[in-house]
Amino acid sequence: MRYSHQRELIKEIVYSTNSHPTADWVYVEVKKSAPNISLGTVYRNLKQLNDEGIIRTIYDGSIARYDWNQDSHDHLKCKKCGNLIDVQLPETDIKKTVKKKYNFEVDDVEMTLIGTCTEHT
Amino acid sequence: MRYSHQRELIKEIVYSTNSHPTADWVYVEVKKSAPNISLGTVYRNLKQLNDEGIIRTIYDGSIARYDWNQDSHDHLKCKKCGNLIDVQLPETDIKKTVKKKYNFEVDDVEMTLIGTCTEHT
DNA sequence: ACAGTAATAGGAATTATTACTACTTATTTT
DNA sequence: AAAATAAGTAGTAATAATTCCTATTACTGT
Repeated sequence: MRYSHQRELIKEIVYSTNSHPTADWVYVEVKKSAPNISLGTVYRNLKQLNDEGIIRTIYDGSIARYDWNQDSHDHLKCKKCGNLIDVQLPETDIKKTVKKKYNFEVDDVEMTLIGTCTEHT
Repeated sequence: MRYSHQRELIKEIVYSTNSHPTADWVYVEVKKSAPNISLGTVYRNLKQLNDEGIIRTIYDGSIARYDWNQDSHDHLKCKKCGNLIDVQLPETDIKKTVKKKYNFEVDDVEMTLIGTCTEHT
């Protein structure tokens, strides 16, 4: 993957927020500093950054969001406001359990906890 | 929600498989017994069945799949074949932990374990 | 400087899903 | 059981998110 100015901007934008932005939001943001950038470029670069392990893709219902946080962590999703909040939950030994019980080799655990955040109780 | 023949067929189809079918697959299947059914009807009824708690909607990446299994359970997703497998993992007390640590009221836990199934190791 | 190749802009195409509308059917009321 | 009413349907158009395509541009190695 060779250097590209556009990709650098996109990466910086994803790294600048905790809001788990969508491709479209990134597109709007990046246009501020690169007005001619195209949405296709945003998608392509987000995918590349994901493949390189520089960002992470998470699915919020049926839409893709991007997360710079590479530490293994989970997400709380508030039903009222839709916000996704990062949380660090104690490691239960899911991988081992699943390996033993189902002989399935787990690489990655995706967990979303759906409920109501403090603001909206 | 009043009775409809189409909805009944759709429900039976979802209940007949463990494959977590997509709307499109259900559409293809249901057309065998109701050739003029429209895709919109399939979507509308899947949503209604979901809202009534008769089936469950799960998101596999960006596409919706439907699951008759109402017991709280998780999914293994094989990277190679894409299959989703139901698993029953020991209840860790995530809800309580999250309530204490983040004051967030959890209703539902969605967990997908990504890895490689027995067939594709 | 030049050839080779990766990346881009811009727009078209695809996919999944929802919305709209005139018609049909299940249920309720009489 | 016929009429009234309201939910459901087929068929199609519309939308939203994402991917694909193509001609052009911009790095990189020689």
